[in-house]
Amino acid sequence: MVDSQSGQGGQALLFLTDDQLRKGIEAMFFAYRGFTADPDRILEGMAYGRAHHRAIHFINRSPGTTVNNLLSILGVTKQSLNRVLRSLIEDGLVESRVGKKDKRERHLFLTEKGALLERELSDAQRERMRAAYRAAGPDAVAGFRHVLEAMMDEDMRRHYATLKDRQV
Amino acid sequence: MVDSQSGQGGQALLFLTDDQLRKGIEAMFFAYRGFTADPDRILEGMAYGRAHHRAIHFINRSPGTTVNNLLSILGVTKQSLNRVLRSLIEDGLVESRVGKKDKRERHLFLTEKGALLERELSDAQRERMRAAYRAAGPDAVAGFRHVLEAMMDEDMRRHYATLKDRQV
DNA sequence: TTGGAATGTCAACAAGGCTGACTTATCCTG
DNA sequence: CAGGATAAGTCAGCCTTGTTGACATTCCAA
Repeated sequence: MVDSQSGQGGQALLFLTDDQLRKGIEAMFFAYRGFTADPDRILEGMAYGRAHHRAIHFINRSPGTTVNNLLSILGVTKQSLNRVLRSLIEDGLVESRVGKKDKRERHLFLTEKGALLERELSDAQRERMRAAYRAAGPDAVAGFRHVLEAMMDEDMRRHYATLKDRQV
Repeated sequence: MVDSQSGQGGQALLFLTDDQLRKGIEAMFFAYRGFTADPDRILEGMAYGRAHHRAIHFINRSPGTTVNNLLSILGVTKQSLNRVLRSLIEDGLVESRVGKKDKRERHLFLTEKGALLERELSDAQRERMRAAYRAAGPDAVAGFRHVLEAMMDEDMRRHYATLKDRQV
């Protein structure tokens, strides 16, 4: 627990008060709703949901990724992912190729049709992000990213860093 | 679409490139997992979930709030909220009092038992937030909040602002 | 050649969203 | 004061997305 009186920091630590932290928590909650709202709207009525969006996003980011790798990025069970993947493959949005080196592995790729939906979803999500970035300015954006990175679990930070600097 | 060559901003708009936006999107995704991880862990095996946490949080923030108000903050249907609220009331974590002015309304309060759980959950969540804030520093935190606020839907921003400056 | 890893699949279940229809109680307005 | 609007609660049924557990197949590697 932290309050504004205690500690050796005094004024300098005011940003760590419970009240400040609570505002951050509520900001995360409300902002995440906005963050997912646009793709959700596009997907509703398409028989797809947020889980499909996530799979499509990360397959696009890492074409040829294996099911196991995707599993650890998404943090769900293989049964859960499989259900989503199956419908995407059946509908021709994702292609699953047997591994050349290790034939047990399946490598996942977006088809043209899949890439088209990916584009639609990410355009919508980026548009909101862009508006927020523009409104807040470059210094705020740097801080935003810095706090988010510090909030991640170690595993997720690893995945994030691996993806971070890879151009698509 | 934005790339680093176009527009009249040149270097100054580098933070608005698709690549930068994509990093922000992935940061939100991975960070939100961390954000919810600790309360989720506490709740698992308690017959409660994230929905209960949210209800408890906002009842604590606005003691005496009505069901309708909570509904609009949480953005779910009354049937969905009712299921959660019912179990919390049955288990003695939340008290529902008939309105004095308007007897149709129910005013919601945490009981001692409810406040205890709220404390446990928010302590855990604040702890992670505090570590992230401390690691990132006050300027980053200001930027973090600024970007999140800009990312919210109008309705949510209104709710956020209403709660923002109220001390508990 | 056998153990274990990677994948896929079946079944069953739960949380937490949703819609639609309906009741009850209360309030407000014409 | 009658009738419509509002707040809340409830029932039934559906969907998505998560979970476990069990099991088959394939195939690499020690």
